Amino acid sequence: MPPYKKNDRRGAPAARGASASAGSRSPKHRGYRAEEPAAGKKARWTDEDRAARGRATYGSRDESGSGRGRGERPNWEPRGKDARRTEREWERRDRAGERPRREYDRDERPRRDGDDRPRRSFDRDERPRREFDDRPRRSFDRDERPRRDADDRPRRSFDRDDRPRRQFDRDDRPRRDSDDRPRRSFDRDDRPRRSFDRDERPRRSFDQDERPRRQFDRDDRPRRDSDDRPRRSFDRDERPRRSFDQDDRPRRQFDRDDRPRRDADDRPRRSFDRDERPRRSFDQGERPRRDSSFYPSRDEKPAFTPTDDVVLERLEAEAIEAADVEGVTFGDLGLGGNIVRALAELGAETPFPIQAATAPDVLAGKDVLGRGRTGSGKTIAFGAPMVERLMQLWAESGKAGGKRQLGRAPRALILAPTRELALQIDRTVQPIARSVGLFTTQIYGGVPQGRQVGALQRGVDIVIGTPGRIEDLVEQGRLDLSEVVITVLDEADHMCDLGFLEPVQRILRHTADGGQKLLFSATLDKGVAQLVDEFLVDPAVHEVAGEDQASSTIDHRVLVIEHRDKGAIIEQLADREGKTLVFARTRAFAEMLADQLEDAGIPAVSLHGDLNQSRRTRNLSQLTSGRVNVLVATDVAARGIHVDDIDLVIQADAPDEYKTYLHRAGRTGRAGKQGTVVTLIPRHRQRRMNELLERAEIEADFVPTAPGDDHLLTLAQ
DNA sequence: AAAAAAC
Repeated sequence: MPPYKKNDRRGAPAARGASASAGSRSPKHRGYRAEEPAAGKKARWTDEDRAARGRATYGSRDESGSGRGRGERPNWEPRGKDARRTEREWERRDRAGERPRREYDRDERPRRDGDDRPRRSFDRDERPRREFDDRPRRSFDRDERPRRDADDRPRRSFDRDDRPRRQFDRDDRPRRDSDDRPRRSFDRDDRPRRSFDRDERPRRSFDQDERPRRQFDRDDRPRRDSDDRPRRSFDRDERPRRSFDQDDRPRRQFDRDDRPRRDADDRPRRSFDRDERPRRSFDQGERPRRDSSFYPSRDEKPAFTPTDDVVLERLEAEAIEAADVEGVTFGDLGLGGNIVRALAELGAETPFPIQAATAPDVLAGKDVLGRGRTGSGKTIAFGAPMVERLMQLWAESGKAGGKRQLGRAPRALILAPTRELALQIDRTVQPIARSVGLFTTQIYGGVPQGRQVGALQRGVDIVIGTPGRIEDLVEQGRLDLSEVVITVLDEADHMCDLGFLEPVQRILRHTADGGQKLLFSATLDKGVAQLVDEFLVDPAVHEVAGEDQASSTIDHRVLVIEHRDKGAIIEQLADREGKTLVFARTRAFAEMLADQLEDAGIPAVSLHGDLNQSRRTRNLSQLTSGRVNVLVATDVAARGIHVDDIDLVIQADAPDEYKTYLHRAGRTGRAGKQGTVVTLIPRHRQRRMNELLERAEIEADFVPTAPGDDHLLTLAQ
């Protein structure tokens, strides 16, 4: 454990002003040596020092209050292979019961030797049970890791993975999903690839354009939209589709017969209310109980006007079709020359359907709900028109444009569920904003806030970030959202999940009254009703016709296995040339799997919330750059993350929700390329898996599998 | 139950 020696280089406690015991001198006087007694030799760390430093270093969530602020990573952190190796070593110990707290990046963890950290009594040394130490990693056998959890360590989470069965219990509860999850969601990635490769430049991302058409090809899907919907309308002028606001322009065009109700009837699927979704019909058949928890309105919201309810229940979108966009340019949509050029540099020469559909309404200042499957260009769909709209508002206000006024408050905000996604969005939006002289900045946690605050003080126009840090800075008085007139919620349905909804609501309440709201997601559904009710006015709802699984380039396979074979099977599947993304349900299991793969000679890195931000970023970039071909992640990587050429997604643990399945699967099969999704399940989970697939409208073969089976080799190819 | 998201 290299960290030990290196820690010694970090300076004496007193010198760092971290010691409370010294109390003899000002922390500011670094060189001041009042008490010579201890000066003879290098000052030693006291438990308090270490504890304080540990907290500061990790920025762990548990020890709030102290050590906040610095949190910069030590520069002695191992790199590359060594880092991975070191990481695994520490991880092994952690599993043996010694780990201080969950931060996986052991690099920063001050050694956890028992000495330093008094608290975790478990110091492995004493721990009897550590027996595991010997076989920590084989993790697969959940059996072994018994009691240690018991102790205090919450994280030992590992267990859960292994002990699948327990979960089981809940599995049976299929119903809930039904309700919540509406549509087939194609979603997941809305954002074109551009993203993740931070390294490379954002722009190209747009390459999506190149694969835009595919999506469109949905022509095949005759069903819904086409018929009922006026789609062709492309002339936004008349645009029938946005219709959503029935109030305003409902009747017109649509009037045709179908419109009001038709949604429900004709185009079942896209409807946001899953309840009505026809296809899954099976499900509901069986479970009539659909909770309808998502129907805020009718039941528990008296304040709601019937009209609003109608909107939410339908959440029926106007589906635009590929043919509607033919010949349409970004300029036709109302975007200015600079922005059009910036888009071209990003690789977006012509608008994708979702972009063409939402841009006019965004520019018109309307609230918009947009649904488009992975890679359909959602980021540009809200990013480009948002920038154009900001310029227009600025011009209308009569203020001088183009000048960066020191300390001016941001006028636009984009919220994302994960830091990686926020970074990815910024890579696309920043060049567009800069093309017209606007500035963006990222505001997310896990990194020192200094730079972020500095950027805000210099003045930015668009803030892109995650809820936690944004709310934190608002409370600190360092971020003023009162002038935010355009707010975007990416992965909006997810932002309405428990844990996210309230912070998001509080943040939205800080923005300007009456500000424009744009909600996007591949799986946008009624789950957003609460936000729609409180913050949106007569939203226009858009989606792209033909985006169904049948038109997908992803092959789905379910392997029915013995739980004990899970590790071996994953090894065989991941032992391949192409990029492979493995999803695990918990952070611990993800870490364990990466460890196991590495031990098996298959270079692998992990991505989950127990890693510090720099490691998260580094591990993801290792997959992006191709330095490693296997990434084992939790659902932190399920939505939005774009990595080119992932051709195999392995779900080590089946997801509970069909939406999660769709988002995870959407990491592959991008840009029209072929992709394969393999889900491992124990026999008793077949029925539940079937229901989930039905909801997702995915067809997949169930194949009994044991380690060494030929089809594993085929899948790995 | 888990994961994500602030210090």
